[in-house]
Amino acid sequence: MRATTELLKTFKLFKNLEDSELERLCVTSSVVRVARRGVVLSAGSDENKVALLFEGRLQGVDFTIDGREVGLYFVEQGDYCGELNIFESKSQPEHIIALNSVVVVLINADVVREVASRNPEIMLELGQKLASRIRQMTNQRSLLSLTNVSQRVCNQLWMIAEAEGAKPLKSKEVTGVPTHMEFAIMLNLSRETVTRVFQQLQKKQIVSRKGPNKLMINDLIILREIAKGSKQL
Amino acid sequence: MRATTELLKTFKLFKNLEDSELERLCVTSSVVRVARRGVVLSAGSDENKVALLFEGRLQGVDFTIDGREVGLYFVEQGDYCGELNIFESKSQPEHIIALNSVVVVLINADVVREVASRNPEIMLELGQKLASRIRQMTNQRSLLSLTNVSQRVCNQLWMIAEAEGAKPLKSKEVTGVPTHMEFAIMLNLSRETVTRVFQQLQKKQIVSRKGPNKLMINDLIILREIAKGSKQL
DNA sequence: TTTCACCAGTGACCTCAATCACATCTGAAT
DNA sequence: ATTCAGATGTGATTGAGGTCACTGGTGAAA
Repeated sequence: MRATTELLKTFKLFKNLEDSELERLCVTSSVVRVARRGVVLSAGSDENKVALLFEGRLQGVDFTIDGREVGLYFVEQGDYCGELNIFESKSQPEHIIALNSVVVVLINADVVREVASRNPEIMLELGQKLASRIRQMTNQRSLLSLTNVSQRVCNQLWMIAEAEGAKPLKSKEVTGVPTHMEFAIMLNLSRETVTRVFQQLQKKQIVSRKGPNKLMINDLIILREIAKGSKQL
Repeated sequence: MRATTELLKTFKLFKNLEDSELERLCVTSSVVRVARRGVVLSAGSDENKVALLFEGRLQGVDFTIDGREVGLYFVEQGDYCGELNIFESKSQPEHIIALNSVVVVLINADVVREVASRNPEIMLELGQKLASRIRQMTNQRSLLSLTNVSQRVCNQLWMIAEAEGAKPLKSKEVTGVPTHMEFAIMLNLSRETVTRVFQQLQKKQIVSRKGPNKLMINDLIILREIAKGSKQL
């Protein structure tokens, strides 16, 4: 199914775009529902699509030479991925996987580039997106050098809570929490290790499970302290 | 000292730029010599400079919360860094350190943005730079998930050799090799572990030291095989 | 020439996370 | 209701790599 101009306007990236340009984007677009664990963009593909996330959460993943899964970043609602294809006509470097049932708008990257070249604000916005992705990856890279494993997990959890708009409150319910395995590949840990950290967090009442993919963070302050390293779990 | 238009033209980024634009860039530029271990761009700084590397090698580094050094990427001759400052007016996220005595041209990022906004090719080139940095970082991230340590080191060594233009030859002399410590922070290893891997590589005649910062790779093919994991060290 | 800082090399020790091999739980599908 | 896949939970084992505490080498500065 094609996207409507209305739908595209819901994305910050295209907010101020003229209708004629939006039309052009719509023509090569498709709205797709992808089930949990489904592939949204496949690495090595030359289709060069940009994926705008309307609903759900995505994860960029790669694989090592020896087939181990590597978690690169998360994509939140309203955000997009596959921007590299706009600037380079190489193949998509990493896989994009749906973490839950998602709705995405796929648009041909070449068309986006075309539109962007006529609209400097879009081009600038895209540049900023790349820049913020680099910041995000740099940040994630630093996480991996933390020797303390709980600290790594808590930082990741904190970042996820933040992405869902954590106010400076004491507690927060987070929906669509990644699985332990998904945490593990983001943090270069084994699944079991992540489980054990969460067990400790639960035992200390810092978090509690609320059904699958739902987590109650009871004490954001302590979580933050452990993440910062000023408190030991 | 200010840069000359001639000097700027030696960089691929500015190759096709008009003299008038080059002039504008020169005005806010400065050519600086930085000694080994010296700071070229400092994290957290709001000066927003772009650094063009005329001679030598740079390394982007960050620090974890607990003060551990993290190696992010290398910058080779003719390349540049600090591009994030062109797109975002946040502070420089990571430190840029000189790995040997280097000569860099520093230019105000705002001026570069200005010039780029008038010259779409430059803007596109900058976008491609960001994109390739993301690829590079993704690649490096995958390295970190390799369980085999020798594999990690050999991949890094291979990449450095490649950056210096490794032909499909059997052997190659690499100058300006990073120290073991510099390898270590790139690969999330301790210095000692890197030393031990290099010891094995030397014992097996795959590489040999040729004075400081100089390394002879005797067998690029085997090095590649170990990197790929098809051969055990 | 001496000093000093930095880099490389090496052995002993020991921690702590990976791995394996399970059990349990849950929701969705049949 | 039963099955099944996927997610989580847990103990035992173990070995790879971090850490520590050195030695030795080398080049630049004093």
